[in-house]
Amino acid sequence: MESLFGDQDFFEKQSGNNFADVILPVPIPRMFTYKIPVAIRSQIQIGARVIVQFGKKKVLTGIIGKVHNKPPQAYEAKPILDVLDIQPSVNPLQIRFWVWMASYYCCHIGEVMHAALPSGLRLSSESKIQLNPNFDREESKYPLDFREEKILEALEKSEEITYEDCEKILGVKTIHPILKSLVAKEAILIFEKVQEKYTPKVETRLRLTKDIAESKTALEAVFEGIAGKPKQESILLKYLRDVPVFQKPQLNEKGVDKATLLEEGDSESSLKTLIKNGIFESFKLVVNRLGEEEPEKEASELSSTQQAALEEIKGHFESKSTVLLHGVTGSGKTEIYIKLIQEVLESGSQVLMLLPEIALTIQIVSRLKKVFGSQMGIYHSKYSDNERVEVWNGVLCGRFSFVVGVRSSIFLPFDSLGLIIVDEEHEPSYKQFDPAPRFHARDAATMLAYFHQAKTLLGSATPSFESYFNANQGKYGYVEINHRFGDASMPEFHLANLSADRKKNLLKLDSTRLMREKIQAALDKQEQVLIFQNRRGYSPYIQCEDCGWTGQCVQCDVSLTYHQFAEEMRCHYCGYKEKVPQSCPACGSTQLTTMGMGTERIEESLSLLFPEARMGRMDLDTTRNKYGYQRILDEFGAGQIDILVGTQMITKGLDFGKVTVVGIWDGDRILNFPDFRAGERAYQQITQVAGRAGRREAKGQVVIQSRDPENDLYEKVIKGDYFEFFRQEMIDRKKFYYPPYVKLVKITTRHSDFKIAEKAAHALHREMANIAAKKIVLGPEKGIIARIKNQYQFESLIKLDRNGNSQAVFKESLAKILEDLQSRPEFRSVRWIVDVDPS
DNA sequence: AGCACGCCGACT
DNA sequence: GTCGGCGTGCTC
Repeated sequence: MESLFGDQDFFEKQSGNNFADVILPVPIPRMFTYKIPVAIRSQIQIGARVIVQFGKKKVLTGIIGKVHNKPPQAYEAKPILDVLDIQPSVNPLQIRFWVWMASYYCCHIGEVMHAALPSGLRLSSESKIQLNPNFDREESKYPLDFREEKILEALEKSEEITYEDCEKILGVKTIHPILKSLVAKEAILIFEKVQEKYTPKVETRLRLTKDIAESKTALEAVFEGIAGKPKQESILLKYLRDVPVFQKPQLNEKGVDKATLLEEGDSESSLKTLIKNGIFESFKLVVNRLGEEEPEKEASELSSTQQAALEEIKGHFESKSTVLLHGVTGSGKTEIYIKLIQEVLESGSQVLMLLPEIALTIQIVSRLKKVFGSQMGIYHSKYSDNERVEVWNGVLCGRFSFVVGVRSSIFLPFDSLGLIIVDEEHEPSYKQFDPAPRFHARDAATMLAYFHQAKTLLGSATPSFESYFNANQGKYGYVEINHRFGDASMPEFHLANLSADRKKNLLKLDSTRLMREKIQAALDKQEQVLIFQNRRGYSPYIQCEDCGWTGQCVQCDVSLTYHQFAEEMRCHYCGYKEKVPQSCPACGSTQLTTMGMGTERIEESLSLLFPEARMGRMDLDTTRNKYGYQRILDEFGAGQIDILVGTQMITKGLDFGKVTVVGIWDGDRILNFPDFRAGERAYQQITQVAGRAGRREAKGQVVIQSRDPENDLYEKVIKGDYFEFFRQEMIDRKKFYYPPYVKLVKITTRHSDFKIAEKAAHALHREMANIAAKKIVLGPEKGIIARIKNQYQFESLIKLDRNGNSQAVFKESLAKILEDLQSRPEFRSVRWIVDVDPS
């Protein structure tokens, strides 16, 4: 693989170079060398988008990664067909970042490009069909069959048609042979048409014609002219209400969007008449999809605690590039961020702020928008491709100097970052696990900051062990705030004993007496309740009471999850679904019951226990569409929901003073997860959920239901002594070689044949054991799920020394090993998936 | 990843 | 006989 990293001539503008190494969005571990035609040599720059032919017919958009003068030995390089950018879409810093990411996360640079570049910036190529100009129907020596005739007829009508058109014309799916035969008969030509995918948004706008807008008498005359035509009159009046043409003539210049002007009841024909009579004129305007908003510039004052924390952070930045801000929920971290962002922006640098996906739709964004207005870009995962391109270009041209976004916003084309903030840095959703690159946005962000010589601020109420460890080691600066803002008090914890209540027969629909009492008390005072249930490994399923049958996925070794609202059983791994059967497929019994306790079941139980309460539910099912999440939040905020049941999502961004009780339905479920991070996650989750209780005047109550209330993790959470918890957990982490003491690399071996998968996994194990380094190789073991999508899988775990250099050496050897194994005929169709720092 | 080429089953 | 299934090999 051609290495760009550390290559000295990399940034230099090259003049006499004949070849370019192009990054293409394909999962092949190398760049591709193309010839630079003399005609476009002056336009070739690192990071520019180019069009190249790849394979026999494919035309792809690539990025220039490197230019040089070494002709490839083994093949003839194809020419670059075109350069798309005058100013490169990608800057050299980004390419360094891509190269780093590919090597650190053991993936191909093309995969990084695929993740980084919005697909709207890639051109799409579509095969088009055209009549061959040299073809003469009469003189053709070859007879045409009726299908071929039909295609030619269509081509005589319109100049070019697509494959899809052909399929429609003939009503057949397989048109390729027909077209092939037509090409052979020299009747048609097939060519690739390349099109830019991004289309700017164009609005049709209307304004008064100049003569009328500039003269009151002209306008009066118009009114007289349309007297007795109420529809035209109403449109004109509405326009004048929105646009004071005489006070602010420049507003008439901009006009009004047609859709806004024509509301319900207004007829388009009246408007047409107005245009025809020269009163209105219509014109097209390119607008941006993201909307404009001017900042309100509220001057927010920091409390003395916040001010002190800010000074401390800045102090650490003098000597350290990364600072961990450990501030309890409600300590006002956002205000500190805002001050810091303002300062960096004023110094002329750019700022990136990362948020976990589910936190992005909420208050914090509108809060920031109010302060930063149109210089702030938002990069959301639910954005359409056109919207992504607009944010990308906004950063590129300097319109956005500050971006708030999800993990993929680390790929935006910043050229002078001064600060990256990673809020809720402990959130596991910062790690991407499928597809490659399987990067962690927090870790990648610190690397990105390093390339920019920028600072990184990690914020959390419950830091990840990795970050906390780094802070303890003095690698990161550490700033702690342990007061809630405005003296809101910390919540009061209660442990409700499930086993004891069951013995005493106090358990009703899986709720303890204490839980019911606390909920009832809140309802009596018209306060709100949040109930949390962990989703991971805790989904409801259908079981036969007579024979114990459960629905299994046909492609994966897992039980199907029951989804009540659709009466379906679904596989969470491959998406397979089937209707719930009427009777047991194994024994015919009709006694099928729901097992497990999903949010749906809890909601149902609670509405039986508290029939007068208004219930709401927030989970994947209810928030699947773009606005579902916001709608539930709005309803809850407006007090239209008394009890909200939900998964992880409810721990984010709910800041409503009326929540006084938070219930954790099954605390044990959070604790007993078979993972070395279980304790850490449990502490984080419980603390985060509890933080939603009583954020204003009333003291919050947190009820945790558990079969094992004696477990000392609860005690630690309740005490809130993070350091002590950390210290004890770390003893085990050290003893059993787990992060942050070591680095983990997980390799999954997959094949549809169990035997081959097993053999391949063992072969890999042997090879890895052979390479000398300070490391431990575990496995291979059958995956926790032995089969996914009909692929059997084995997992190996490698524990590496924290030392960065030996890691890099290992990863390089690993790449060689995998390439070698892959080339053996027996393992040709085996898939290997490398996950660095798995979550 | 696509996409072509190539060699075996079920249909007009 | 053909259509069309997906194994496997290649992409500068």
